[in-house]
Amino acid sequence: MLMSKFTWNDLIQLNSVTTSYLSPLSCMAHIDVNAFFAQVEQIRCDYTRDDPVVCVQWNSIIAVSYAARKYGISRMDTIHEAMKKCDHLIPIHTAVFKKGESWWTYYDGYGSWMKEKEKQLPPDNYKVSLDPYRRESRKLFKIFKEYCYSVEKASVDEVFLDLGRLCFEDLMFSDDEVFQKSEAMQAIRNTFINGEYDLQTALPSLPDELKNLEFTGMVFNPANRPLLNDWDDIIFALASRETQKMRDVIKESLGYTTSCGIARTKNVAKLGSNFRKPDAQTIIKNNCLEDFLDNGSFEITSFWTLGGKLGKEICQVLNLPPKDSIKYIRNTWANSPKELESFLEKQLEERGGQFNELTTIDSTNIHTLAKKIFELSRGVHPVQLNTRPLVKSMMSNKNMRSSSCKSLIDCIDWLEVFSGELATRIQELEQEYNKVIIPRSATVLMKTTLGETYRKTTQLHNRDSKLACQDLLNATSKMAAELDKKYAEPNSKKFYPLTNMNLVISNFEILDLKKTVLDMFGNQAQVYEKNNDERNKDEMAEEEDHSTVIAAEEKTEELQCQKCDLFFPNTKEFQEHLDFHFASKLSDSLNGIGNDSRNLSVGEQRLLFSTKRPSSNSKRILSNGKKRKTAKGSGNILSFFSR
DNA sequence: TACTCACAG
DNA sequence: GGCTGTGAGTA
Repeated sequence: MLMSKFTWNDLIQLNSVTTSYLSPLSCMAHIDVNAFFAQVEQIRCDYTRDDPVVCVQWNSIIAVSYAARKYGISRMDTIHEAMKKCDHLIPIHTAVFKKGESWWTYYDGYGSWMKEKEKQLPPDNYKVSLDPYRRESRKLFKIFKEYCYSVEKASVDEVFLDLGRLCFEDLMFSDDEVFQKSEAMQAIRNTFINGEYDLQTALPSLPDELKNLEFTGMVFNPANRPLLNDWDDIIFALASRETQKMRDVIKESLGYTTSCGIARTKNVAKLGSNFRKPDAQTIIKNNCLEDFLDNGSFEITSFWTLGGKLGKEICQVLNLPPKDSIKYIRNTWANSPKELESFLEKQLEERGGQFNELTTIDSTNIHTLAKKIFELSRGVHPVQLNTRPLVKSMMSNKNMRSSSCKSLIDCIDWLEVFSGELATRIQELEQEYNKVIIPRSATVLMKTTLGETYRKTTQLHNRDSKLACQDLLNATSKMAAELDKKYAEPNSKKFYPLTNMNLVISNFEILDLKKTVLDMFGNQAQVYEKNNDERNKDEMAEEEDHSTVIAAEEKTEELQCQKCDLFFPNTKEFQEHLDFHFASKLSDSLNGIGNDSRNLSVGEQRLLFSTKRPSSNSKRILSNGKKRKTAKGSGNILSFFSR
């Protein structure tokens, strides 16, 4: 009997938030918003996608809408060049702070392209604000979080999604007809639910009925390879539907078009999202991986983190050809990363322990590097999603024109802007995540015309544990005055005018705004709780949500595990219990992966198998529940409390 | 901790 | 090219 390439373990590992990226069935997506800043302005100002909008900062264009690209306009053009290419161009300037003011505004109708002198926005007296884009970014991120268990915010306009768990659930629980009608699929589902699988055993081969499943978006397949051949293809097809759903919601609710790439790894997914734009998604199946990497538009330096000096150095050291470097790597070191590593070692030896110009590659990192290059060239370099902490530092910066900053008074005017910007950014973060965020240090930096930099750091002590713009201004003005006194007064000619000035706040203390049940009814004061570990904020918010959700949900559901006849009061605990079965299975028969979860505390198990359930899918598992009573409308309360 | 460099969008 | 951000390495 024909079997799949994949084992039960590969499949079930998809469901683990912490190790899904290591499964050969893993499935990642990268989504980025096309010409983000331009789209934000297009939507804000009520233009359509066909209007040639560009987003402008001083004289340069920082984002070109796809409508404007049709005229051959690129980011390199100045605004005046662009207007020559398209006479009905719609330039929109970013929001700005005015020197001496602590808030930003849009000055629509103002900009360097305006003839009237009073409608200019001279960089001397204004500072660009990117706040509007951060706000929109947060809205986007929120939507992704609603639909997907595991989301990494890669930048203001892009995210990575680990779709493993979502696809796993689709496979096991979705009502899709293709699955419902397939007896073979039902058998697999039952095997799973009843825990009658052996992790080391190969999955059955793909039932013929499933070969009707359709992808959404473009499958990269110039070589016409079989579309649905094994379970990885099924996972990718499901993934393509999931990302399409999210992208549709974003397009309909916020108005943004996005591009998406789906592949086994983050690295390839990212190349994929960039492959077809705008408003498109590209699926790079495992059996088309090398076709994709070799299609002519990529080199080894196309991969993330290899775009700079490190990539150049790798090209030199490995003697890579200028074209088809990825294929060359695959063919030259065909069998193992070890071969590549020995080659690097030899090269290193020949050059006396150090490569030419840079010192980035040395004996301490060639092992890791060799493995990485080997895997990247095959499109299988596994990288986990990175859940970033809420904030590490925050900077407000201004490059000065000659006349912008000639005295201490000017410095303080700019500090007003910086303080205002940072204070509102902190405030917005606080509101969004229900936290109190207190920066404990602030650094003021000044750069003189001669290129010297002077800085001063101070500890912040806020009496009411809230960062007010005024507090920050007070603290930083003091520092500015000290710097002025120390460096400007003795030899004033060399100090002013400044060429750059910035303010950085860091060392954040993050307090939870713990809501008790009572306080939800408005009867009890809010309580701050100190959070002194490194857990990131998403995780925290999640836990909070759960506690309220469970409380309301508890009486409404009853689920039974077929395996041990236990009943469970809610979906969360039921899922947790199923997770427990996986964990046991894992530890029984696996060497290396996973701990013995039976000995783990609930909290530790949760780390292994997150039980977070995106709201849009929250009832899905019930569609397959064996025993369940009808929910008795606690929905209103629920939706009121959760966020 | 403070500072610089590399890399990215 | 201007601007904002993170992570690695170094002292």
